[in-house]
Amino acid sequence: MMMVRKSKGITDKHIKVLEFVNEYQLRNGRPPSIREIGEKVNISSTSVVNYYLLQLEKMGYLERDNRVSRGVRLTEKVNQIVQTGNTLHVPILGPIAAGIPLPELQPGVSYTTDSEADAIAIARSLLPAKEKGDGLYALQVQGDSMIDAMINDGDIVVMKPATEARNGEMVAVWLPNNNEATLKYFFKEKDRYRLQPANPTMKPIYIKKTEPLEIKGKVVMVIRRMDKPLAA
Amino acid sequence: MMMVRKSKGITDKHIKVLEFVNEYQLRNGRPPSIREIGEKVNISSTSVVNYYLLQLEKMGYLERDNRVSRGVRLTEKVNQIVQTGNTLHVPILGPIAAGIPLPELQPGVSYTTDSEADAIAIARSLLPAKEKGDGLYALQVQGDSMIDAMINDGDIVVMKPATEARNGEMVAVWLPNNNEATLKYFFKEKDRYRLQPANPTMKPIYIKKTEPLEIKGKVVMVIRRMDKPLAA
DNA sequence: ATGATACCCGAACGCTTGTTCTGTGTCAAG
DNA sequence: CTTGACACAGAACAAGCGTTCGGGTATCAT
Repeated sequence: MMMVRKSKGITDKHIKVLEFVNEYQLRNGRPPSIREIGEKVNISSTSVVNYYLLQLEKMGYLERDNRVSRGVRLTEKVNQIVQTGNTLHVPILGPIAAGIPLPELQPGVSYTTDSEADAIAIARSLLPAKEKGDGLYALQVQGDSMIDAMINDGDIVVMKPATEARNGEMVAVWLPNNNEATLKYFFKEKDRYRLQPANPTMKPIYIKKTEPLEIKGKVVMVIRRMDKPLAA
Repeated sequence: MMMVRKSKGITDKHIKVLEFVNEYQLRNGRPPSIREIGEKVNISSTSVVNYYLLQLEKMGYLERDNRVSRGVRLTEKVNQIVQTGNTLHVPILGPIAAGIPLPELQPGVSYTTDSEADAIAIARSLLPAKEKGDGLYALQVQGDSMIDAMINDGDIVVMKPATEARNGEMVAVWLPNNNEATLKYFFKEKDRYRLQPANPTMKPIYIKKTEPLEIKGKVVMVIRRMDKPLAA
């Protein structure tokens, strides 16, 4: 019986509305009408849909153009709740360098960057195959410590959370014994792991299976922007 | 007097319509109404707008949902005429490797890939600063010849057409004397050019100003997708 | 009990919008 | 000159759509 009172904030219904608007927009290239929203969110009256839209507008999740058909527009803020558009917003969680530990991320909640400032947009079609993009995150490389992975200072590494890897996948690993983070191709051999640099002219390093090795994620993509000219 | 007869194909008016629909969609997140189109394209009758929309639909530039307000949707094909959306479609013109010459591109026409198959989508916000993205093109690296630029086999290099460069910019150059294409940071010195590899552990090569050196473009971005695992 | 608040319905009104029909002028081919 | 394709205007109609208003039912603090 009793519906749980959600006091102020956002309710399931609000999210349902946002999700549907987003989904409809994605599929049809235009926002839904009020009646279309009501139908899918199970609200039989247009006034109630309007009621929710007003609230969502006040909360900043959408903008409306008055007395214009389909005048609903999701704002950036919605990306904190559902992913919108053809572009994926991947949060940049922090730097990555040899000497500093890789960021831990709690399994469930991963997106929701407080400010959308530290995120990059990636076209969905640019992602490998059917990478749904859930939980992807990005790190910005600091310093030259990843040159053996053909990755430069300033490059952005897009990662997928993982604690295991298959042979040949590039992973971010933390080596507690060396106190070092590194990006390498991962191979499991007889009694050791082989960590192969992307640069074919460089030699692999070997880790015995008895030694600790923590896989923190798989590398999905590397992006290098040539914003500013090289100094020297 | 006489309007030039455009026989079959697309007329200026058609393009005006497509451009406006695209622009409106970009700005408002929804397609324009028929009357809004007419207003901006200088057509005073809704039936005439409808007339053009029918033609554009037949030509495959847009799809319509009948008796649905703002039921106009631009198709991929429109990207051959105007760039749409938050994503930029950059055509992949071909491979790049040390031994093969860089593709020549005629100044005006650069986009319009016949099939949209060989193009990648890049979020506009991912591009450096106010790079408008006009005339950008991409090349796919073949082989290991660009490792000194920290660029791998299979990487995608996004380029901007250019024949000159400022110091510190990474450019694609063709060295006729060596019959070689290469990606290097460009520096003009007293009586020579210094071509500096991105990999800081590698040494530059020098080209006397008397020797030929053709700058083919500036490197805007490098993208590496980790689609499939490494074989070895 | 009482009022406040949140959530919801249905209907009516009027503007917005897509659709359709009739008509006009131009231009090229027959 | 006639014919027909083409580009366009204008008006009228019906359906789509946002807005508004009057009413209803729970839940909760007072």
